[in-house]
Amino acid sequence: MKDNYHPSSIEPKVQRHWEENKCFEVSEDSEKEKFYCLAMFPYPSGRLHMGHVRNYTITDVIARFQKMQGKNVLHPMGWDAFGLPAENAAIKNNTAPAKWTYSNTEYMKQQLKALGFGLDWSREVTTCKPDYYKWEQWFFTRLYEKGLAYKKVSAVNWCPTDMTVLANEQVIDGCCWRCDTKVERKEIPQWFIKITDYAEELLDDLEKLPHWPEQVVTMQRNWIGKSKGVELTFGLTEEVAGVSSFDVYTTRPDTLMGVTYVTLAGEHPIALEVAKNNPELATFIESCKTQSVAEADMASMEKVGMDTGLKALHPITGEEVPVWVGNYVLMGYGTGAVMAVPAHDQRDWEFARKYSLTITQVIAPEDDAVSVDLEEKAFVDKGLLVNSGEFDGLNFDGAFAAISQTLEAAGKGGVKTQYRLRDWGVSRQRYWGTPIPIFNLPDGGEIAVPPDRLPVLLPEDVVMDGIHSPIKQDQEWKKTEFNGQEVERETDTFDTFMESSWYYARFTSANADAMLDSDAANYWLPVDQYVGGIEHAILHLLYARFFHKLMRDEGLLDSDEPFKRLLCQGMVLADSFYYLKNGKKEWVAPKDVNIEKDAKGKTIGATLIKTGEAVEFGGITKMSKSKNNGVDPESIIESYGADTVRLFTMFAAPPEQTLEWVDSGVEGAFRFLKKLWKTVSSHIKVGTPVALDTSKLNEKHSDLRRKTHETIKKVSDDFSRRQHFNTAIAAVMELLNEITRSADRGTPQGLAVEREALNAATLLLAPIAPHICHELWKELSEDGSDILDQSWPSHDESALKRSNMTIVIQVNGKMRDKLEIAVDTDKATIEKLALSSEKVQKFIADKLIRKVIVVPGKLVNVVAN
RNA sequence: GCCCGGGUGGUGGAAUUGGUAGACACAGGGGACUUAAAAUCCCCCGAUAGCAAUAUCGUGCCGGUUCAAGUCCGGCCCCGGGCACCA
Repeated sequence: MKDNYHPSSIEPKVQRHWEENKCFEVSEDSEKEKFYCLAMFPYPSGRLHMGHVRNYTITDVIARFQKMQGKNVLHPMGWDAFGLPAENAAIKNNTAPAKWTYSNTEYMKQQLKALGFGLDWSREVTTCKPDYYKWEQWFFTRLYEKGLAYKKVSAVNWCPTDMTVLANEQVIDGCCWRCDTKVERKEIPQWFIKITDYAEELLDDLEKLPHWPEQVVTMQRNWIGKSKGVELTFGLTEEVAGVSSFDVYTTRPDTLMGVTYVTLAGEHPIALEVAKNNPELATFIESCKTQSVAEADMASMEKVGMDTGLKALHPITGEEVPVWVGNYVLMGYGTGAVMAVPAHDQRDWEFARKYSLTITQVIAPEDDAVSVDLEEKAFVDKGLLVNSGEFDGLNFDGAFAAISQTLEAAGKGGVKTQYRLRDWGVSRQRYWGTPIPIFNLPDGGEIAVPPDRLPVLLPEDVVMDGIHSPIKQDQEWKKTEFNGQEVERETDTFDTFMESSWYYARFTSANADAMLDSDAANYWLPVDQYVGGIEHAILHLLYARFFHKLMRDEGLLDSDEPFKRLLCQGMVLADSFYYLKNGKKEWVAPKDVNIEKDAKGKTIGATLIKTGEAVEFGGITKMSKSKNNGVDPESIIESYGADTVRLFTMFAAPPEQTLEWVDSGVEGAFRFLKKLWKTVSSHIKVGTPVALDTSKLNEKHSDLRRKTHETIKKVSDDFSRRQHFNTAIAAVMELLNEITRSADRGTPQGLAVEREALNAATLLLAPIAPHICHELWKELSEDGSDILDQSWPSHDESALKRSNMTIVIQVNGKMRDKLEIAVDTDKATIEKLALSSEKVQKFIADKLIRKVIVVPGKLVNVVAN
């Protein structure tokens, strides 16, 4: 064994050993308990970034830990290969999206291997390949047959210059990112999947996910947004567009008597009809179109409106209220009309103040201490009804019941449960995605592409013009026939969330000539541990849960939920620096910056290494190209090895928190591995130890042995229950410190105790730093066994026993003394010892003892005044 | 704007069920070894006062509950994630 640690010579060797022996290729084995460990698969953007490294290190550590628990562990990897960036990169590099994507996957695969991740590459899935998207197309046609997929008109961002649809990301300050033209909202027919049919189940089944982070469950619950309210009908004083009434929905029917106007969406049929003879209104409706379709923009934009001149009839009083059109009401959500109660809704209040509309208070606070000032703001709390005629004095629940009953009796409404969740629009007007498997008929109808005509292949050898989708431009590609009839292929492609909604299931039967092999799927699913970024807390995870239920109902698998346990990892951040050039920030890479510190180690400034020029600190921010503060994993692996990178990423923070990349911290991780290597190599040189005999240990031996078993206990709990790997690593560091401090190599039992400690440290660290531990184990194991085949160590309860313990003595909650006492000391004696402590006496001398609280094994608190 | 998180030394973090605030590291300071440097090893390291023992203060801010609050409750400030076509 070499004296010093050289990762560059051991890591490739160990990786080759794993690859040649197919150590991570697994198959279904009913004899063994399975464990499916999955990381969110990467978008192949070119090179791995630190976020990927962190994500896959976490799953690799968990997968290797579970393998040591004796489980049959599936840990696969693939590529979320369709998406917008490929189109942009292809244009920039004058290539085709497919070519760019495939070369990226190849490069990133080598990077993943260099990091030593134990992945089953025989199951690699690439979503842009026909053998994957064929089944997605097939599945969509099944949904179509079942009536779960349908077409409807829906809004998109439209650039009138480029005559193309833009993604939200491509709209910068309301303008096209290419030509800066003001973007419009345009209604076009698109495909939707009925996720709302599953809203109730998606909500209820959140109960079945006790091992998901509470915050994700809450976010999903709020996103689905089940509400109990009342749908009611307002009549019109005259018939418009063939109707004499319209519906609204409210969750606050108790405020119904405070309605002073109603607001329609610009696209509402009534509004459009009025606009025909009202040019001013038509102009207003037209102006509503030049606004973003993003909800965040909708919520923060200025609310504007215009009176239509129409009057609506209040469903209970019959009173006339004005009908307005507002830019904040959308036709696509709900009924496209809302009732306004400015006294009790802040948005309505602001709107009413702006346009001098009536504000009528109908709710009064139940608590007299609460004051209402409608000159200042709306009163939005629930309370008791006033100015509401027969309903006066009722509280929220009473009013809800009474008003909904009155409406129902009059045939003007009733209680309705509603969801905030909207159906999933899956059409994209872009090229690099799965073609939607539909034949459009000349007369306007459509036919789902039959199974024998699947897949609808996406041509890969294309030229991008920078604006339009090549398949939309290619008249030949569109043309085809069906049953002797000329039809057109659909040129829209699927939302890429479609691919990422079922890849986890495809991994169970990646090479099957069917969407899934049900036996394999039912063996491996659900995923036992899923790990990915918190940014996917709602959309991806909700769509995947939905798809799982759709696949279940198609008879492809048995379970109800795809992911049993979820871990959301935080982002990777780094320092950022810039200097001003012509008033613009020029970001410089942290590695090019020299940081100046004062005598206490506090940062006082920074300069550019090359020129000595002063640079400004731009804060600790997410690693990104724009801030030029990304750290390339590859260069760190070259300098320190994969084990150091893995160790540092797991040590710097618990997985769900943000991680700050600090080069000196990496240095520290490397130092620890060097120290571990040196300790083992010098230990091995002393010779093979005798068998451990616990009856022959002196106090020093027992202390180290206790530390060993305490560490095993703590690390096991950190790995399995807590999933906090940083404290697990800290515990192993403490153990190694203890070994180097107190090892006794001069006696046979001393050496045996040290061997036990080093064996434990190596096994406990094996999931995190697998290469070095592979090598160390070859030396420590005596039989030359592979550490991959080793079981996770278990602690010896008898080794943990102590005869003494320290208890803390407080006076009025402040620590004043510590006592070393025998563990079996009784409560009365502890109390007596505490009170007789000199330091305690000093603080209670002139005081009266009111109470003495004894917490067994921990502390005594003397309450005196 | 709405929903969900977070805020602890010079820095990353620890304190797991309300019970010793700062484990383990990084940075910094001092020392040993060395012709020297690197590497390694040892010691110190929240603030203030003090030679020291020690005392007081201290977990974003304000208030509350409790024998005891980083942890629980109420109100605020700041930072981050998501908001349905970025993935």
